[in-house]
Amino acid sequence: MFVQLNFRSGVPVYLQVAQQVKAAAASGALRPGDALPSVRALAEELRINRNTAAKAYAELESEGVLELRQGSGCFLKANGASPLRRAVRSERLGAELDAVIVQAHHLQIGDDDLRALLDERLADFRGRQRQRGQS
Amino acid sequence: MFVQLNFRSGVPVYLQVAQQVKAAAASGALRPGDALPSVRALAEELRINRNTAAKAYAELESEGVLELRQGSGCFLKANGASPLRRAVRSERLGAELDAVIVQAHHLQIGDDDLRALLDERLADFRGRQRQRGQS
Amino acid sequence: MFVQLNFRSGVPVYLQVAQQVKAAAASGALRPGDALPSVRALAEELRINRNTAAKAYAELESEGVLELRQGSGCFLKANGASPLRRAVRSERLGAELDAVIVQAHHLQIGDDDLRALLDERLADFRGRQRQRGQS
Amino acid sequence: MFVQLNFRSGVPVYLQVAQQVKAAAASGALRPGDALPSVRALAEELRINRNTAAKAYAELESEGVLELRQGSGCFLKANGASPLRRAVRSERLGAELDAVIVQAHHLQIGDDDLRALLDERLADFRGRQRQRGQS
DNA sequence: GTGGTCTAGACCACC
DNA sequence: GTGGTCTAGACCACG
Repeated sequence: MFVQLNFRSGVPVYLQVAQQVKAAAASGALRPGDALPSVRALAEELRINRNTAAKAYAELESEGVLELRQGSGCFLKANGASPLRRAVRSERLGAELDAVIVQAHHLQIGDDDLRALLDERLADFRGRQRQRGQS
Repeated sequence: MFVQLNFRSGVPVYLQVAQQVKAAAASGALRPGDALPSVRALAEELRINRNTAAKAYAELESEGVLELRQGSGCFLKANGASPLRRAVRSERLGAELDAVIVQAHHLQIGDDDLRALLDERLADFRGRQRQRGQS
Repeated sequence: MFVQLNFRSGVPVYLQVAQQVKAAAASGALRPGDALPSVRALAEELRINRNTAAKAYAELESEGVLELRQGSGCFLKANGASPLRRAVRSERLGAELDAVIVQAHHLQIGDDDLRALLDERLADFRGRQRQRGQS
Repeated sequence: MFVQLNFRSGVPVYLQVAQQVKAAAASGALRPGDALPSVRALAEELRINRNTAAKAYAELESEGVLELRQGSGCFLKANGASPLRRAVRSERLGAELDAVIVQAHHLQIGDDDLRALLDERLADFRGRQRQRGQS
């Protein structure tokens, strides 16, 4: 579990944790059924409060990424069909893309360069996935 | 001034404003001496409380990014540093794109759909820009 | 606002507050539209944390007893039709009655005495309501 | 042993058990020297964890209400005080009835319906008692 | 040992 | 001034 926190960014810590656990799950570093660190272990590792770790996991559970079981721990769920309708999912992702576009504007990165950057990062992501799949 | 706010991200609004102004200044999109909207105008434009807009400017002033001159308005200060190199800017944006890619994975949106969504949102953005007659 | 808290009973403080505010509203001591003490004022008066007071009010808002308005305060709602179906409401009340019945058993108070006690307390309640209605 | 638990009240389960045993002892329903179920039996009867049942008994033992004798079981101690007077017991129950009346008001359940609901629940309670062959 | 809840303090956005 | 949220600590129920 590699989670890097930025306490000065203003982004709630529990969301940073949730986001990065999600990334680890997506990249294939974690597989369905795998046990994740317990709330206590995660809190200790990241030096955050147990409640903050618990909130991160609760967030992920509500998104269907993992499952919390009383007394036994925390397990990754299969990336099954999202309960949300496709239009809702697109809209949600679109909102995140808008933020990226604004940032690109501020950083003076043109549309074509942005598209190229996306392609590059997608290739990297798929590459990492394949790598995990072999190990 | 293109500032786009996300009220659900958990990031304080005043920080979102400050961060985007800083990004624009760092990339050279805004240059030393450029005038920024007044607190009042900014609040109206972004539909936020004047207190919040004032707090964003206060944050930027305390960091030496801009200067508030009584009666004449708000101007970007020379920050000494040269604009960020292209590679640095790409890297910053790439980190945000990675987050989007992860989210797309969990929302089960494929690479081509993601690219199409980006194109769509880029078109929307350019359309909004033209409407407002800003660069 | 007369609220009496018992910190040793094990009943969460925020529920005790909610229950007693509800009782005040029901008895007619408070009327629809009336302003209630602000979260801060209530917290100070009862010497509890502001969050605890806020949680009590949030609980009451979710039950439709009062309304919280950003920046202006907290107001009693009309005791309009409950959104719950009648069977649900009966069941909810029945659960509370069961607790009373068990307590009566433990205190060795017979069924008829329990019924008489209910009649007595109902008469008191209606009496208080009429009194408030006149003032 | 009639103990009825409410898992949604927020009152710790071990306290609910302890409080009801104390109420029964205070009213004379349980007498000094009476045997109580073992921790194991109590846990099974109430469908709670043995730890929780043990904690309830530990609480009662620390208050001097009962005595755990290794190997022979659990017995009520003489508490010195005479059983509560009838008026005191009625007053205790009355406070709980008041809460029910308030709840009935908010759930818009009339006095007669409330009385009918009490009769119904009393009948259920007596039925369950007969089934279990206890007093 | 596991996760869940209640109380608390600090900070944010809004009027 | 108002209510809302995030982080924290302590305690509870359960395996």
